[in-house]
Amino acid sequence: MPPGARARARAETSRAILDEARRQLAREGAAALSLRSVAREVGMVSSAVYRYVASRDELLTRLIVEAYDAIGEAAEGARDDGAGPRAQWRAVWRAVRAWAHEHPAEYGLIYGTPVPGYAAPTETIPAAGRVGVVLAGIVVAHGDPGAVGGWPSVVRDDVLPELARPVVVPAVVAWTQLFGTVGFELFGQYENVVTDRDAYFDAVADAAATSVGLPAGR
Amino acid sequence: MPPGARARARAETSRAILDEARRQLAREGAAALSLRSVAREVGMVSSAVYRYVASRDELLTRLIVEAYDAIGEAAEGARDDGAGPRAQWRAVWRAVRAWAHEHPAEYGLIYGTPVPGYAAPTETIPAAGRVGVVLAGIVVAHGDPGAVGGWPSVVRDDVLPELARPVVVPAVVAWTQLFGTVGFELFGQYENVVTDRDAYFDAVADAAATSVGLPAGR
DNA sequence: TCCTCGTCAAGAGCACTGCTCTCGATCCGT
DNA sequence: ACGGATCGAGAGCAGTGCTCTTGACGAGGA
Repeated sequence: MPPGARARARAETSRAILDEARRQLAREGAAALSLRSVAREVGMVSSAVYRYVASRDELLTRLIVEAYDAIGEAAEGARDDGAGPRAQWRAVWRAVRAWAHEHPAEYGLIYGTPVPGYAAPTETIPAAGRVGVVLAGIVVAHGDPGAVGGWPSVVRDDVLPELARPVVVPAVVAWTQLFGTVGFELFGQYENVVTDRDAYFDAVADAAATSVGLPAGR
Repeated sequence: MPPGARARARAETSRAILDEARRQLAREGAAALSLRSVAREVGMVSSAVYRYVASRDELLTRLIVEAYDAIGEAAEGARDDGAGPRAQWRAVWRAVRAWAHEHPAEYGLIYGTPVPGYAAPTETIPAAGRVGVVLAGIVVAHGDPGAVGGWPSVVRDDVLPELARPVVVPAVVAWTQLFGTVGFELFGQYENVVTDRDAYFDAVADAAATSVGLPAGR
């Protein structure tokens, strides 16, 4: 009998709890996520799940980390090195938007209102930057640093060090614009305002591509 | 004795409830806002406040409306018709940012994650647009419609009808950018990324001003 | 082989929440 | 002066997060 039998069982119920929690998050939203109800659904009593998660907050934190990873993975997978710079850029933007539409509650969890008194745990920090890194990768490969406007130097030197310094500020602006646009659409601010949201989004992506110095064309 | 004595008393406790609710919202966040605890603080029993608000959701809705009004008012008050176009633009952007920093929880309430199953009540819709209207007012007064890039026509015709059609899409983009940037800063995404947030914000505002066709200079 | 130790699920319980219902008291217009 | 509407209080229900204790089970050491 493998010595890790008990450890594997533990990992399995741990997964079951996380999965059920994510299901409830998607179905009812973060506010309605109840530890007791995931316990019920998973076939345990509520006190038993406390052997696996320390608190409701910790459960949410795990979901946050998983969400950051998932959206980062979606972005990384969407980039196709064989395509033209702007096609790559657009593909990544679209992938982020598509992921957000498929997982609105998770998206809200990571890019929505943070809970006060809830310091973002350190384990979320690296995961949060993955989409930005993908975007930066396209810029360093195909961007023309001479083609960007003049921006003040207001970004830390150790952020995206692979990027030429004049490009890093517009890159941060573009990164902000991506999530700002997705969030506004997802949270309903474009209701009764923007008609063709696909075309609108692509147009914003294209303008952002120009602002970071990607060449015109494909 | 004025005939409206009882009505005035009602209005007063109504105000007291709202005020206490806003205090708790600011202090503990929306998730921790409890009807029972505002009742306690206001000196009533919980069932009594149900004579004034139908539910916790309705309490939140009233706070949302008040927040939209407050941020709209801040934006309107910041515009100084005597100043130059870009100075007006910058002043409005800064006022929105300042209001958000002073009222982070309220900002999160209106521009953060919406509660699922919670349809934005109709009374919030007009209030939500006020900042956009202020921005549009500056553009119609001083913008050069010929100075904006080519954008697809993807915005409803009855939105910001005072704006020349080619300008309306970049105006929506700028509006998105304002709240996207404020939100990213407020929700901590710029932590360890942007150093001088004031300068960064002003630079974004200026770039947005250019994109909607405001003339260079003051 | 037996026996102990650590792990786990279960149950009871506490303090809290939103919300409903009923019951007196009070106020207002007729 | 009275009758109806209005209002506050209290009890109560179902649900929550979280803690503590109790009992069962399996794995490793004597």
